[in-house]
Amino acid sequence: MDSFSTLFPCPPSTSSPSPFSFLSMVNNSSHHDFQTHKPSDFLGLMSGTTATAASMEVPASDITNVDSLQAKGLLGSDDGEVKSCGKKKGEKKIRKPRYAFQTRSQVDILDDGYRWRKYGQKAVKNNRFPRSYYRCTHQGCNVKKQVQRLSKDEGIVVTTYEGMHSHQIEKSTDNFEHILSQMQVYASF
DNA sequence: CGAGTTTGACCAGCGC
DNA sequence: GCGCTGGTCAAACTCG
Repeated sequence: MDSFSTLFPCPPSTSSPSPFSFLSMVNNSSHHDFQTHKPSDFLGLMSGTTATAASMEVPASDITNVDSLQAKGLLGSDDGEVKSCGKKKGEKKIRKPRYAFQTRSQVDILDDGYRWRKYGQKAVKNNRFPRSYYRCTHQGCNVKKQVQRLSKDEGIVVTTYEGMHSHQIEKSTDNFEHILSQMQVYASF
């Protein structure tokens, strides 16, 4: 893997249709990402996830792989013209912007209300925990996410979303909504 | 039986 | 060019 950005695009208490709709919002090509690449810039609080309290925080040492392209200008190459990770042969290499969240949790999978199907798992260099790859199972929805636990701090799970959901949330996530409502985000620009 | 998971193989990009 | 690595595919498998 080469990159991800860490951000929180907007407070979760808006009129969004679903707790995670901000994941979609941020994907509007405008890229209003509240991206940060320093741990101290980003600090959110969550509590009461499915398993334990979770807190968002970004240990710099493990998040250094901030996308160079994004680092150079907050998702500078706006048109999604991101290299690597192309599709199959011949097709243009277009990658959607990705958004990574770090959560402190005992469980790898955050219940964000969408249904995901795992399609791969890979051992990652310099990390004793494997990375899992998930795709949204909703028909026509092409959202992917990667879940990886940090080897330096196995209490931290990094979830990277790619793409935007083209549908409503699929199951009740009052729980998660509650969590989001308690989030605090500190971002500098 | 359908939906989801596991896992090895495959492919493409990148650095040397 | 070659090897390494990340990302995806797909067949086999598990589970409800």
